[in-house]
Amino acid sequence: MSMSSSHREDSPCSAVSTLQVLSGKWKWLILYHLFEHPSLRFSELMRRIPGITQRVLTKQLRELEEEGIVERTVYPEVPPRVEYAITPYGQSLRPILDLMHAWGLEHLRRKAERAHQES
Amino acid sequence: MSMSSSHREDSPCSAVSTLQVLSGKWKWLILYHLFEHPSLRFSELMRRIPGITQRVLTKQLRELEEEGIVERTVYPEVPPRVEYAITPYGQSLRPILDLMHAWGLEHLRRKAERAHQES
DNA sequence: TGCTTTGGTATACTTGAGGTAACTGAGTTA
DNA sequence: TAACTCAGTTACCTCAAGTATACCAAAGCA
Repeated sequence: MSMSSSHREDSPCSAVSTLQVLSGKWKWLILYHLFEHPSLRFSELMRRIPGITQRVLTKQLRELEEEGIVERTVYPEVPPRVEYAITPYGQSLRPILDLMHAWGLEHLRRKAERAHQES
Repeated sequence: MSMSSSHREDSPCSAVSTLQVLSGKWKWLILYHLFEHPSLRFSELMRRIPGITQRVLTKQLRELEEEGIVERTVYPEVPPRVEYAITPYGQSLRPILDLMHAWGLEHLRRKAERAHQES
């Protein structure tokens, strides 16, 4: 559990594998919404993520599914119903998202401050 | 400090701004090395990051500098010496990198396990 | 005299993630 | 009989990110 020392030995940087798994313009945003709601339909995700297209949403969800981060459930109805949910494994990403969220807020605040001082 | 509740109000997801700042194939890897060493020269970074080219390393460093994450110091010598170091502000990214590192390790372990079961 | 080192810049090329738009199919509704 | 719904698929296009290569200046070395 002693991270600060063991951290640097497993070369070169496993964080990169995290970023590879989560690489994709919308993946963190998708996770963000799935963390809030136990499950969401495809169309609900579309509505909550303005700007994303069907093609891309499908692709990112499939990739997240393949990594075991998101679970896809198809209900054989008409019209079709498909629900997406975070897996327990995907839940383990939450602390990272929380930290990034906090850092992002602070960063935006800082930038606003700098812009304010220039005027 | 109560994150879990306040977290979801500042729409839509500030974590995205974090990822924008750190977008770039090599930035986290650059930070990784700068966290280990108080300062590194340009050529030392090149050597530690196999595969990166001069042009790209320059660009990523400039962007990190512009965001106040990395500090650039030029020594007017010949041959030129330029050193890069993490700023105190950049240090605040370390907890994120550490979490990502831990998650990445676990993810790789998981993948190896899955591959093993298939054989 | 020419070769090497450092920390770049300039120019041209490549690639793939993401965007656009149209289409599908089964059943319910108007 | 047409229109609408949902959850996609297919074919095509764009453009920023990254790559490859050549070039630079000044000093030191051989």
